[in-house]
Amino acid sequence: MSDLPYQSAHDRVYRGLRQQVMHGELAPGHALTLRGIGKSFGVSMTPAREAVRRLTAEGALSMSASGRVTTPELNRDRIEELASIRALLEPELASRALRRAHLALIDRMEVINETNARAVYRQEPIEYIRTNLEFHRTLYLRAQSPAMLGLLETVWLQLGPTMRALYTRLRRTTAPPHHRMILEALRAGDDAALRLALRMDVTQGLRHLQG
Amino acid sequence: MSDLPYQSAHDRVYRGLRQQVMHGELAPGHALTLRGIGKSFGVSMTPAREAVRRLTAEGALSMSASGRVTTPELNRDRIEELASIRALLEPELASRALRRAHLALIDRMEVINETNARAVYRQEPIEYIRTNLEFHRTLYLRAQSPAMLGLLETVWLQLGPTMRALYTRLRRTTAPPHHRMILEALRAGDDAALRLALRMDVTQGLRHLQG
DNA sequence: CATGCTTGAGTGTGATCACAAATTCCTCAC
DNA sequence: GTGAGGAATTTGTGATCACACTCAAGCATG
Repeated sequence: MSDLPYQSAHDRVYRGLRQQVMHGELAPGHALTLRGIGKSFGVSMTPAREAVRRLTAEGALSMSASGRVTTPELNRDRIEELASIRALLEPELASRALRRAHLALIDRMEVINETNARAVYRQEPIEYIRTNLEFHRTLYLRAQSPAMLGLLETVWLQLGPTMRALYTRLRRTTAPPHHRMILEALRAGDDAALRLALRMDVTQGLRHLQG
Repeated sequence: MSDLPYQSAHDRVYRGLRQQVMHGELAPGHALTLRGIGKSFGVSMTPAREAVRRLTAEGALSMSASGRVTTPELNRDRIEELASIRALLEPELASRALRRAHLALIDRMEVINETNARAVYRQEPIEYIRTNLEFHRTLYLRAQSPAMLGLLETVWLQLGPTMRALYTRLRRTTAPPHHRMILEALRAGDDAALRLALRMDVTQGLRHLQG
């Protein structure tokens, strides 16, 4: 008997799709079908439909009036709104994590940040997005605020395909400059500096997008 | 042919359940069954299941390991966290709505507030919750920030059953005191006062809960 | 050559069913 | 009266199916 946590078919499909969307593996506007999803996960339409409904509710996918499922194509206003939500939630989460952030955590974030920098150098957008989110999530998990982190993750989900499009478009060659600021503020225990660093980190990536 | 907006079976069930939860029509811990939901909405299990999955993802319902569906029973920590999320989002939404809040809007809010006060006087918790949320939503709709309002509504959803329990328990007899402050700040165009009024309004209801 | 229509494949929706797991309820022993 | 054990009912899960609708290609018509 296996000790692996059992997960239902619906859950496997949900998690799989969710990761693909959040990590930017799917371009904006990418079309999906229930039968196709079912086939690729080895399940019938029923669990595929449930996973899609759930992801649609979270804004990770969008449905046309006829029920066709695609990855969302966000307009400029929506992107800016989502960015400002990040700018609201992430400094708060970081601040809550600050008092609990001991050295081992900061070291782990440092390692993740190096992997992230490597992904930038190698021009691997998916890996870049993945490690960038992991850098942030590692910190926020310490905030002990599951509801707030949950909300933030749905924001990340909605931005997934757009981030992929942005990062493949502008082919950046330098690592996120504010990660160092975040790490230093954490080491110094400086709440104000930490909040500022996060607001800047969150805002800067989306600053040079054209309408 | 009818011009009424067609809504799928899944959508009718989702909206119906969502309203019941958000307005506090269901006590915390209330159990639901897919077949029961289906019967009460006149549909089969399939759309009922999709609606439940979606509401579960939004935190409006919780599922046991065996798949049993109940209304969530929040502990004190979770309630406080959700309240602090409200305290973060609602002043921001109000502030964004401020510049667009013309007199007709404030008058509408005034009317809603009177209905709300009547519900307090008559000791009708569901009607109280409903009109209270309507008061806030009427304002926030003017913020033109659909994503942020969407996040906030999932927070309201999660708090629905708890609010019902709180308001039936403490049988309040006075209308929410800060609604007047909100209206006055709107009339004065005073951003700082508006933000403060909202933070207080959001926090006060949940202040005297015992662990 | 352009335009409108038809046809066909493809797609989402909702109902139903078989099955396994869980829960409930009753019975019986102590 | 009380608790344990087992049977019967209830419940969620996932597969399958019929159906209606959508969309695009191809044809015929102007």
